[in-house]
Amino acid sequence: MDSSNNFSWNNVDTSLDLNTKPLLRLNDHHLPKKELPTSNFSELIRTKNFSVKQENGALVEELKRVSEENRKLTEMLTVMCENYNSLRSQLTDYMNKNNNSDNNNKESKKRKSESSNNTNNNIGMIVNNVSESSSTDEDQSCKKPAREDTIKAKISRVHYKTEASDTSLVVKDGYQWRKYGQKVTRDNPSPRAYFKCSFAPTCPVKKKVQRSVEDQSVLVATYEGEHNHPHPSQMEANSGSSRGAASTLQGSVPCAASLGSTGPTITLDLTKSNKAATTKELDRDHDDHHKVSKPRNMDTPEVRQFLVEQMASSLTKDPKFTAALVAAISGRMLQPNQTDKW
DNA sequence: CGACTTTGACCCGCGC
DNA sequence: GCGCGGGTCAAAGTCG
Repeated sequence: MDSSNNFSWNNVDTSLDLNTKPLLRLNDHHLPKKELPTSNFSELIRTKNFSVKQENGALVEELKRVSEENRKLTEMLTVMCENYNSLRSQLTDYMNKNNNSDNNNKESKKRKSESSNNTNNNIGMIVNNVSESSSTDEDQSCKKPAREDTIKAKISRVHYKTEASDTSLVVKDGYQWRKYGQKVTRDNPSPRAYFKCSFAPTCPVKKKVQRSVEDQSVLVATYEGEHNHPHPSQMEANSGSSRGAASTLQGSVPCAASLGSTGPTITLDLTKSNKAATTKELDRDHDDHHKVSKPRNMDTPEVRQFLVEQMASSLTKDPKFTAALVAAISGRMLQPNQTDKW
């Protein structure tokens, strides 16, 4: 991979460092009244007044803190969006460079692949411009190399991180797929699912999805061929659909955030539509070989704005986040004596 | 009822 | 030639 393209999602600090514990620390007045100095009534009144003033001051202070935290969150979201856009532009540049170099080498590589009948399981596959291959992996064609359509096909591999308990082999990448087969292969106990693009009847793109041997929570999707139609969501956007911006983003934004060091981990999944809890991530390990298939226009302010809104919405919709919030608040309200724990 | 998924059967290439 | 393994087909089942 291009050395300039050293951006990695690993480098993105996605820790929101949120304080899921209730923020209020103004609650000394919640302590049992017996702890108050109540030697006489006037003193009690003075104490009460003082306590109310204290509370007001503390409320203002907390409001400031919350506002500040809100501002930080917004900044972080912005930074993440910028990082993502930066990554995208680098990827686009790299792919454009590849286009040129591959065009130059196309003929020779094709010759080589034909002559060697693809004993090399990768070089022979990298015929198309934006293609990518996985260097050492198992399946990829070495056993079945010589079909012309396969040779000409663009191969790309994308790793999707999912929850380990999620047994489905469904990858939400925005395209419409029709499953036409499933096999258990020898080198991987997990079944491999075969999909065809069903968005356009003539679209030749196929996709294989299989869990990684090393990490069962990682789905490895291998795409073959090039879509001969625009991305479905792009078509929606172009047709002026009100959900256009949202759809354009579907399956595009990898994002994960965790709440503080001691808080619950929350995974933001901007790739999922409704139920599929998959967090898509670009695989960064195998020598930067992996790329997403097609760049889309993500740089418009509307899209970025939507990103921010989507992330905020994901936070509030995430049941874990809600549960943590509810637990924190209820714990605070129901157990006033435990304030010192926070 | 149509679209989609499941799954066993079949096809084909490769190695022995 | 035969067996193995990956890929595909297609009938049956499922679901909305």
